[in-house]
Amino acid sequence: MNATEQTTLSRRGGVALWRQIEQTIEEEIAGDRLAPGDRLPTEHALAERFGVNRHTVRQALAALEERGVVRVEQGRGTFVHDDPVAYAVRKRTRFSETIRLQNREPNSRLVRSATLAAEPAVAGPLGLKRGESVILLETLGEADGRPISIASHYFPACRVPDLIAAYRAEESITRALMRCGIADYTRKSTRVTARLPSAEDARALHMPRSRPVLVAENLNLDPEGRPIEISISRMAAERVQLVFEP
Amino acid sequence: MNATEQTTLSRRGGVALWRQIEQTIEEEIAGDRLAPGDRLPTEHALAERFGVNRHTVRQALAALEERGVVRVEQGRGTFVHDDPVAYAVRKRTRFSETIRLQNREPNSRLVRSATLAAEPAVAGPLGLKRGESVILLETLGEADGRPISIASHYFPACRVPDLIAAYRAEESITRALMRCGIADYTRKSTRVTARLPSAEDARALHMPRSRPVLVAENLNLDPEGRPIEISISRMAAERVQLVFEP
DNA sequence: ACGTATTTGTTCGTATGTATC
DNA sequence: GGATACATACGAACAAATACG
Repeated sequence: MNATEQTTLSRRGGVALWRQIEQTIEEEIAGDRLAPGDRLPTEHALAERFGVNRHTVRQALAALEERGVVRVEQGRGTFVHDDPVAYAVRKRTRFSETIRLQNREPNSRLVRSATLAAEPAVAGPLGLKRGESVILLETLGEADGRPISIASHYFPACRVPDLIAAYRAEESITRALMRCGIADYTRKSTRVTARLPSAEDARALHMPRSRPVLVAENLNLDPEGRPIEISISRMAAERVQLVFEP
Repeated sequence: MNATEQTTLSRRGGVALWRQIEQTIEEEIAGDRLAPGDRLPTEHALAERFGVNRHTVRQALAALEERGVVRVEQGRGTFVHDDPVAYAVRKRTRFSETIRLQNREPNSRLVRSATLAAEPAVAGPLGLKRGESVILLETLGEADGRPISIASHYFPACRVPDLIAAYRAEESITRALMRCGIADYTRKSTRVTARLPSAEDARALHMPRSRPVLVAENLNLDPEGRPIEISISRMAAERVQLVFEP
């Protein structure tokens, strides 16, 4: 099978041309002739190969996209959909552990750190007054080298004043908190929504601005039950599935 | 304060005009002069009111949209963002109860029902072989008259053969299942992702196709622990926040 | 920073086959 | 058979996003 070769379709079998094209491409994906992430030939090339109009190819691609088999990006091309990372959210959720459970190689790096005055949305859940100091750690998480999530982690500065230095030494939030005297932390609640990404998030996540991000707002408590962290993660929705099991 | 009146801005305060406009509009929202769902004046009217170019107004609106304060809809106008419905997902999740907890009036109606051959994505979790019969109930859920979610509920036909008739009599999935001998059901797991909506979903949810839907795939078990339902809900992400508390 | 080529997205219009009443 | 509605297929032109030198 060659991309330039013609592939003949039955015009009288009672099956629409676009259905036949849809099935042919799907079989090529199932048969590993097209791997996850691969770019399909252009619509023009496919139209030529199947001997049909570009519209007909587009209808087949739209059907495949609707079912989540491929993803179409304006100006770039059509790509075989990657398997999403199943991100399990439990009482104790740690990024690297979760990714490793999926047989993927986790990686996480700090992209920003600062000490700020708490905005109401952050101060409230953390039990602080508006304007009290919070420490922000912004991390980019990757799985197998592909960016998965950008997370802004906020901590009450009074509880962990030296957190930024600790993070630089430990390269891990869990271990940095330990160094600051917080032995453990657990998830109190998670709020999930979705929106289109900001320009920076889209760039960092290596995704177009036209596709949604999942936003998970997470409140974590220390062993005594006091709020210790609020994290707001933005994840490329196409690459992630959040899994909740009670 | 009147919409036609001029509002003067400081051109030498070291704060960009668009920032001042952004703040003025935000204060009007905070001060209840603009309520959730209200339409703002047109960009032209705002430009006149503030005595600036329309581009300057647009920059302010873009900043407000970025932060989720307003939403801009091409061809319709700019609207104050409504408060999202916090949809709590627990072990026993029932649509109307959950909405009522938010002091909103729930409403749900059947938009489609059918008996189908199970696709792999549905058959697997339900423990059926591919091609076995499943019953589909598709419901549109509203809160205070605003469409919130479209949900496709799949049931093994062998377990509840008369479910469609039961639903028509009861107008509720919980009660229809009861009538079919399933006294209760609980959530095993929920998988959450997001994408852009299909044309039909966008129409039913009364939203543009360019804005994301949250997709929650839910597996429910009967009291004996056997899979009884898989539901795939699509929710207008702007109007819903999923809340998970362990 | 800018223009150009590539690729997908949208909207016209037209023609044809198929199912239904 | 005739009328009608709907999905299918093709063609052309232009818009919009992207990649690249």
